[in-house]
Amino acid sequence: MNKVGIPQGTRDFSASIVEKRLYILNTIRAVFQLYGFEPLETPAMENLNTLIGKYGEEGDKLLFKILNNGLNDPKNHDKAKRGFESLMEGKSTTDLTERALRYDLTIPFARYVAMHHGQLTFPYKRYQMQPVWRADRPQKGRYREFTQCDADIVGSKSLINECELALIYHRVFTSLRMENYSLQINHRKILYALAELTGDANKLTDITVAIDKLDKIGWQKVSEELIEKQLSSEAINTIEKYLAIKGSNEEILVALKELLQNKTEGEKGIEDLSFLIHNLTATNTRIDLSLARGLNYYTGTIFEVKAPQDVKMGSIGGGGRYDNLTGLFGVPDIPGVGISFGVDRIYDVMEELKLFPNYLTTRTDVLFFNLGKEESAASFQLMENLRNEGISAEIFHEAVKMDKQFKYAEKKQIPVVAIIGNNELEENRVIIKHLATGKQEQISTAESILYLKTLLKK
RNA sequence: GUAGCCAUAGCUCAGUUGGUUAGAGCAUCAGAUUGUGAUUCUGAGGGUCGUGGGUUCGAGUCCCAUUGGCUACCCCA
Repeated sequence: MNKVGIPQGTRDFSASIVEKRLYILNTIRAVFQLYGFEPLETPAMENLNTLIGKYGEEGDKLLFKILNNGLNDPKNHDKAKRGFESLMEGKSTTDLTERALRYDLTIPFARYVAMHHGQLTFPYKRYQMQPVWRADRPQKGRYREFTQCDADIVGSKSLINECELALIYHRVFTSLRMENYSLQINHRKILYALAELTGDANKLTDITVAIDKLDKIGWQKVSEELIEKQLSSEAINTIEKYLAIKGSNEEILVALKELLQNKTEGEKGIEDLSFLIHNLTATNTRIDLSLARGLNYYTGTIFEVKAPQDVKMGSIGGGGRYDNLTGLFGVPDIPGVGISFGVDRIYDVMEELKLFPNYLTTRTDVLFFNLGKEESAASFQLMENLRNEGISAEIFHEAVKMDKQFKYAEKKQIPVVAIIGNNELEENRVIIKHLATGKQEQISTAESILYLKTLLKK
């Protein structure tokens, strides 16, 4: 019936939604700045070569690729045909597409740092809040266009950075009144040590992908998946022992030390986590050994934020440490660590938990009734004076009966109407009516500004 | 990429084993009311039932295809 539409998984945001989203974004931005991060924006599209191969095989499929221009030009025909053929063979090619929409903010950031490392002051702390695109099938909490807010620190290996980022999470979520979020942490080196312990270190990815699903599908299914990936039964036993470790953060570390003894990588990971939990006691940080995160570029601490338990929503934020992200772009030895907020999921969670304050709607303060030419001329003058004082005002667009003008004010939730008719015009006065109470008062235009300021508490 | 559910007025939906001219609430517009609304009353407009095909004397209803939406898997914020 309706032929116009928008692409699958994208959304229009009407006024009230924009206001709520801005509330989240402004909260996050303020906290980022409070912790000394500076802003960065990068283009919506990147060269395909910048993005391809950075998110694993699955990620490559989810990139939105942009068709090259000018493929119909005769001189490009050969190239286009070649490109199409390699596409049909499942190979990625720049013959047809050499650009793609960004998939996250981390890789474009690494690209930026690689390009500008000469000019940057290290450690470089940047935040970035922009949309990203993924050609995923939409469902609850999953969109094809969504906004991420990232904060990263590059050029430093210090664990202080991890602490700061965890504190940022804590401050943002408590500001948003989502105090019972949980921040789960783990360490890639621990996962690596585990893989080593099973005797099959190159199965690291298979192991992490499987155990990451533990709280979703349970050990039974996880072990089935491991069997499928051809892990030995001893290896699976070891993993079961690892996942069985429970208790307080302290207890987990003690048990881990025992399990992973003599694995130097593992010891480093345990040491790091130990430092973090001792410095983050005031936050909701919990060690979760099943946390793995799919992205391969993480090398140290990994983070994931879960929404309060009574909400069915995946992670609403995540991040981790990467030792060599810019190495992908030819600039080695710039370690970094970063976190991300999933604004759209945070929005959905807050909507479900009714956490948005009700003062968010921005509306006009005063509606002037339009009762004729000369009358509205007087209104115009007064309106400008009000606006100079920070009181927002508008006048009804035509002189129709008051009934209509009242209804407009109601619908737009304008709290006060100002009426200047014949009588008022002659006496240089105005009627100020407060709609909620129905009270009205006729006062001089000169006094009306102060009167309105009090009425509107401005 | 795979699977399940859904599609009727601007919105939320009803619509009997297939049977006359497809309904309700809300919203919109007009009037009762030429300077006072939110709470009243009266009236009006608005649908080729997502699209295309089939079965049937007859399809909103049954069958097939297709498009779109939602949900789940894979993966992920």
